[in-house]
Parts: sequence; C-alpha cells; structure tokens
Amino acid sequence: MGRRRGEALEAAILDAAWEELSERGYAHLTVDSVARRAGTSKPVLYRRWADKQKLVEAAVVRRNDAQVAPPADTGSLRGDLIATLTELSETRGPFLTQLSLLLVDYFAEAESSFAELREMFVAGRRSGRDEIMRRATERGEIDPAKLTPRIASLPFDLLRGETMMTLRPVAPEVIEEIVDTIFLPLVRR
Amino acid sequence: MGRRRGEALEAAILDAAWEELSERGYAHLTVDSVARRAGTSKPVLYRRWADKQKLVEAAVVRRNDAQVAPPADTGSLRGDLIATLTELSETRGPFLTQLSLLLVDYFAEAESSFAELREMFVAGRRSGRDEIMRRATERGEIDPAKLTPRIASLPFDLLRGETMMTLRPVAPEVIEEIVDTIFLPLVRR
DNA sequence: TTTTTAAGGTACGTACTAGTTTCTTATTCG
DNA sequence: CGAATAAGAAACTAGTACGTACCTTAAAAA
Repeated sequence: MGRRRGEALEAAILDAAWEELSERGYAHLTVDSVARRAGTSKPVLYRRWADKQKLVEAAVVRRNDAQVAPPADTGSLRGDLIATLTELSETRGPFLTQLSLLLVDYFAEAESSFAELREMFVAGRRSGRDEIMRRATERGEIDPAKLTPRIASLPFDLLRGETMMTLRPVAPEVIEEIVDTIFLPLVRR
Repeated sequence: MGRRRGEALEAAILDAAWEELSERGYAHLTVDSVARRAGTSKPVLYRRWADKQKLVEAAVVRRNDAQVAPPADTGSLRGDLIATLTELSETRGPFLTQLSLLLVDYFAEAESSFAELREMFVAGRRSGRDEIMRRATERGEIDPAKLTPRIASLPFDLLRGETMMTLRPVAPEVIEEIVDTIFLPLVRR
C-alpha cells in the first residue's frame, strides 16, 4: 500500500478513531492505538488535531454526517411526528445512546456535557423539527401559544429517555402513546 | 483535631470519596485526592479497600443507604411534586448520574447491567410516587382516567432526562415548567 | 528533474496515578 | 504504665499515555 495523503488519510484516521471509540470507549482509546489502527503514526494525527479531544470530536462529527435523514412530510402533524420518531428510534437512537455511554469519560475530562456535544451535531436536525411544527401551525393543528421550546422538544426528549433506559428501539405503541396521549393534547387548539 | 480511628475515620473517608466522585467524576477521582480530602493518607485507605474500585463501591453503597427520603406532604399536588423533584434533582440525580460513570468502567458492555442497576434504586421510590398521586386523586386534583402509568412517571422521566443531558442539578424554573406547563395540564380534571 | 510538502518511524520528556514500603507517632487497652 | 495497634507522612516503583522533536522517505508540484 502506497503512502496516503490529505483527504484519504484523514478519513482513514477518523474511521479508525470511531472504531476504537465504539470498541473500547473514550478512556481506553489512545492516540497511539488510533494511529496504529489507521496504519500511520502519532505525529500525523497531531498535525491535524490539537489533542485527543479534538480528534474524537472530529470522528464523532464525521460519523454523524454520514447519517442524514430527510424531513418527513406525511400531511399531518401526527404522521410527521410518528414517522420522524420511528426513524429516529431505529437509526439514530442507538447511535446517540452508545455514544453517550462511550463518552462519559470524555464529558468529565472536557468539562463538557452530553447536551453541549449534542449541540454540535444536532443543530441541523433542529431545523427539521421546527419545519414539522411550522407546517402543523400553518395547517392550524397547533396553537402557537402552547408551543414552548420545551414542549416542542418533548416528544424527542421522551423518546431519547426511553431509548437510554431500554437501550433498544422504541416500540411503535410507545411512540404512538407519546404522540397521542402526551404531545398532541398539550399543543392542540 | 486528634487522630481518628475505626468507624469515624472510615466514615470520613467514604464521605470524602463521594464528594470527590460527585464533584470531579470517577475518571478524575484519585486515591490521593480522597485521602487528602479526608485529612489522612493513602496507606490508610489501602489498608481498608483493595483498590480504587472497591473504595468507590463502598462510598456509593454508603451514600445509597444514607438516602431514604420521606414522601413529601405539602397539601397540594403541585407542592408535593416540586418538593419531590427538587429533592431528587439535588440528591439522587447526581448520585445516579455518577453511578453510570462507574458502570462504564466496570462493564465495557453496559447493556445488561444498566437496566438492572436502575431497578435497584428505583424500586423503593415508586411507592412514594404512587402515594403522591393517590393523595392528589383523593383531593380531586387529578382525573384518574387521565393518569396513565406513562403520564404518572412523566415528570420523573423528564427530570432524569434533563439531569443526564446536563450532568448538573436541574434549575427550579425548569422543575416548575415541567410541573406547570406539562404535567398538571395533562392530568387536571 | 529539482524542489517542496507532508507522511512514517523512533524516541524522548513530562505528568499523572495506582499501589507499596518504611518509619514515626498517637491512641487504646490490658 | 507499658504493650499492642493502627494512623500519618514521605518516598518509591512501575506503568501509562499525552504531546513533541528529529529524521528519513515518499509523493506531489514546479
């Protein structure tokens, strides 16, 4: 194998970092182990990222970018929500949960928190959520006065909580229960 | 201060260990820092516990035993809930969160033990929650038909989610927001 | 082809921390 | 009081891993 450079090398390193992270967790991931796994050496990594934290952040962001879902449009708020939550539960949920468990040590070290890291790569997703709410408001399904930020994120918070507790995809009945008995009653006019 | 021995010394060490654990997290807790905080030195700790893990284990067990919260009775559902959630946020929240830190270091794969652990600490608390709801129903504050199991646990689920995301005690305003704008509107007659 | 850029390898300095050893000194108990 | 017991302090061993310096060599650019 020839000597890789630039983009290709960087991708290989970040993939290796993600694999180390998911197999061994942040605390046991070493810059050396990532370099070895990527078939290169430490200085190459330090030329790109200032320290271990930055390296892992980049690996997580890259992994996240690889999974981008289009915002659902089913014609009704209920349909949009259930579709989005289901998709979230089946694909993104495990990712986020695993991440949170793997990164506990990172949080302690970076004096950061799950919320802050989540901000890093949930930002784009929020617009999708707002889009769903906006359409529903236009259709008259939502009373805008009732849609506080916390209530807007309520279905997503509950789904995440459920995922973190069970570490499994959330059952369709649970998703429907969240939407029908909790969220919709709170925002309907 | 004279030289402590036996029971008193042991209690001081375990308290110091818990404080270090909740302030700095498992990764940053060092045996030295615990010894210093307790006003003693390392060998004293190693004479009692084989290693760092055993030490922290003992501190966690002690802390859990010390926490038996009486069910609040303020005369109103809102008062009971806010009191309980606040107490939970300030004492149990950090406890459970830090405990999950421990888990990560104990079992590389947390999947099996994560649910088990929660059951251990949640079991006794459920009866307290039911008690609050029962009293509120008797006072006519709650429509029993609306109090599904999921809605009954809703404030607690949201609090836990908030704690896990921020890794900090939850602000009083947030607790009030959860109670006033989400839970109460869903269960009031 | 020559020059420039950056990858790959090795080794090092530094810092931190677990766990141990040794010795002195305070407290308790017979 | 005097002997046994355990606390407190300091230094030490050993291991790990971050981050850097230096040098050689491959690949790209001019």
